[in-house]
This record gives sequence, structure tokens and C-alpha cells, in this order.
Amino acid sequence: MRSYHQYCSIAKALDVIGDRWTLLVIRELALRGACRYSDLQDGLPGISTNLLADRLRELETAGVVVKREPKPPVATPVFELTEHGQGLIPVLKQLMSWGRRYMVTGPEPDDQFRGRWLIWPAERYLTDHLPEQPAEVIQLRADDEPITVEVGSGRVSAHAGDDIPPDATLTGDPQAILALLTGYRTLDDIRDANLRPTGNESAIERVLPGRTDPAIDR
Amino acid sequence: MRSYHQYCSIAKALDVIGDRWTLLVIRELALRGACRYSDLQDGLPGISTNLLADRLRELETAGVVVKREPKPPVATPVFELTEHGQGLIPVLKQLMSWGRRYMVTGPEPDDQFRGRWLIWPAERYLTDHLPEQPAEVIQLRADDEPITVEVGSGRVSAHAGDDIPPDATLTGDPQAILALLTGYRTLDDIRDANLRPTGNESAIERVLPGRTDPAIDR
DNA sequence: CCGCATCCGGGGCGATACTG
DNA sequence: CAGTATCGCCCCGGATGCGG
Repeated sequence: MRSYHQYCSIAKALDVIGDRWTLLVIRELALRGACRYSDLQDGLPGISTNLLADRLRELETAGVVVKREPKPPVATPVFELTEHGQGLIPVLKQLMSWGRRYMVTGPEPDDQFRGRWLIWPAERYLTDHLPEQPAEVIQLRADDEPITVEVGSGRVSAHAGDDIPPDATLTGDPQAILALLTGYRTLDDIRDANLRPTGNESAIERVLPGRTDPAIDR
Repeated sequence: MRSYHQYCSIAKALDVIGDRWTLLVIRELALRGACRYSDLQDGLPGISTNLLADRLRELETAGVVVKREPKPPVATPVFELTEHGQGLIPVLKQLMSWGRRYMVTGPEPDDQFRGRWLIWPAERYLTDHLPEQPAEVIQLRADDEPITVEVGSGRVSAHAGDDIPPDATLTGDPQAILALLTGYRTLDDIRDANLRPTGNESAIERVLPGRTDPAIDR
């Protein structure tokens, strides 16, 4: 990228990650951890293959990404954020919070979606309101890639996959699940419309932001 | 800007502020408050005039900026961040923290600098280590635009201008002042080389990050 | 002088095709 | 699977014009 030629920390950061697609590549690497080129392509619908290759090369040069070639027999190279690259996660999460308002109107007709994009919103907007209770697991199903949300000890964490049997599941379209996570709608609001809860619903109520929950716009 | 067409909060945010120069325009508006077109041009060395007009128009459409036309007699329109636009300040500050490492090697030969770019670094890296002491004022002079740093009650705040008579002043080139603010160098390290302190130096020592100060890489 | 609008040249970007 | 190659196009950058 062409440099801004400004001796300012923000401008220098943008010299590295200000190009088109660059921050989304980093988002995908942050959400997936080490992964292959084709995994990134799947998580970045709309990117052209040469652009992805370009960005990965630039980010590697900048020390944000490492490309690791596995042992000779088989397998393909994997890409991963360096420690320096992981320092961008707070930036991405702040951007996520700021962009929330653009999600409430629902997706545009041709918007793409991936289930793992719910991971950070879940961790950001859900709260364990019953920290004394035993831990519980909720599964989110907005596309074919389920997200597992673990709740307990006052903490909420989420990851992709269905490796833990859930106490409750939440199936629905992305905007319905997001409206629930962010407190725009209640479970009863959209239960029959676009959202189907199964299992122990109290596990879901346990984490939903309440009307007085001040977390949303912090 | 061309949309990413992804139903993801980060992608939607980048649809609004992902264009080249856009975040720097917002940086300048955040540092200056309401200001004129020509003020922005001065604070954004390198931007072309049509780009600045484009960005301001786009940001106004997006509800990030308001253009306010003053009373008929004289004066020119001023631009200002909306409340929604001010929500980007945490994003900018996170980017600043992440970009710090690109500042330590000093500016490139043709890098531009403006004194007000020290405001957020001062607030970010300085700490009032003597909160019980009476308040003091330090003035930073890295170019012709002095920065006033107020210290007291455990807080540090900075703004452009010389409206408060300082207890101490710190004059030097930008990288010397930044190295001091971020704890890379000590006052004695660079006193004679590129830095000239005047007045009550204890006011400066009061706020400098110590070796054990954990604030730097948070 | 301030606040833009207009006019190009060049390069980043996007879509497709192709290869080891 | 993991990229490279090619080719328009449009965004960006720099210069200039111009009305209030």
C-alpha cells in the first residue's frame, strides 16, 4: 500500500492494515487460528484469489502473519497470526461494536454469512447472570456451521464446532439470532417467527442481555 | 465504497470507514472538534482536495459527520463528528496502540508531522504517579503547535494550544518526545541530544512511564 | 482566500482462466 | 489445493479551474 507519510501511529498502522480486504483477512485468521488458504477463501466470500494471495504475502512481510509449511509427506501450508498480528484483535472487536447498528436492519439481499461471525458478538453481548450456577452450553445454528457457547463462573466464551453436547440450542436466521444476542429482541418476540429454541431454555435466558444491561453501547 | 456484502459487523463497519483516508479524516475531526475544510487539509498532509471533499460527503451521508453552516454574515462551514462518529475514537486509539512499534525507528525522511498527533499518545502512555500532589501543567513543543498536558488527581489529559502557563516545557523533535512518552528513553538519555526540558523537571518525571509501568503494551 | 468541481494518468482491485 | 496470469475498470492522486 502507498504510505500516508505521516509520523503518526494511526497512519503507520493504516500503512500496514489499511488496504481493502486486509482487516477481514485478519478477522478470519483470528477466528480460525491456523488454517489453509481455502479455509480463508471460504470465510472471505467475495475476495478474489489473487487479492487473498497478495494480502497474505504483504501481511507476512509486515510480520502480522506467518505461513507455516508442514512436513514434506503431505498436507498443505497453513497461515496463522503472529503475536503482533493478534494485537489487532482489540481493534477488530472495537470495530465490531461500532458496526453493530448496521446489523439491526438485517442483511442485504446478497449479503453472505458465516456462522463463526457470531463468535465475537456472543462473547461481547452475552453475560452470565447466574455465575453461581453450574456451567451450561448453548449451541447457535444460523448456518451449517454450529457455534458452541459455554457459560459459567460469570464468563461467556464461544467457539466454532459442536464438540460439546449442548443444554440448549438456538436455530434461526442470522439477524434473528443477532437481534437476540444484542438485546434488540427477546426470546418471546421472535420465537415462532425466525427462531427455534430447543432443550433447556433457561440456559438461554441466563445469558441474554436484560433491558437494564448497560453492556450494549459500551 | 464498494460493499463487502458480508453480514458481519466488522465488514459493515469497513463498508463505511474502510476507504483510503477515511479514518485519518476522522482522526483529525476527533482531535480538532468542529473545524473548517482548510483546517482538515492542514492536518491531513498529502490528501488531495477532491478526496477530502468526497470523504466528507460520504461521511455526512453515513451519519458520521455533520456539516454545519454558520449564520449568514460571514464565516465558513465547519465539520464535526456526530455522536455516532465519536464512537470511532476507541477504534482509533486501539489502532494507535497497535501502531506504536512503527514509530520507534523514527520518521521516514519525507514523513509529515503535526503537534496535535501527540495528544492521544500523551494521554495513553503518561500516568500521574503522584495523585496527591497539586495539579501541574507540561507543555510539549515538537513543532510550531504546542500541546498542553494537564496532570493531577491521578489523571492526565492533553489538548492543543498554550492557553495554560506550564510548570515545565519539553522541546524536541517528534521521535524524541514520543520515545520519552512511551518509555523507550529516559529524560537523561536524550536530554542534550534532541530534547530540551525547561522549568520544573519534576513535573515531567511525575508522569513518565517507569520501567515497571505495565501500561505500555496493554 | 476558501471550498469545492472537473479533468485526466496510473495503479489497485475484481473476475475469470489457467497451472503445478 | 494453492496459488499465478491476464485483463478491464474504477478508485485514487495530482493539477487546475472557478464561483462566492
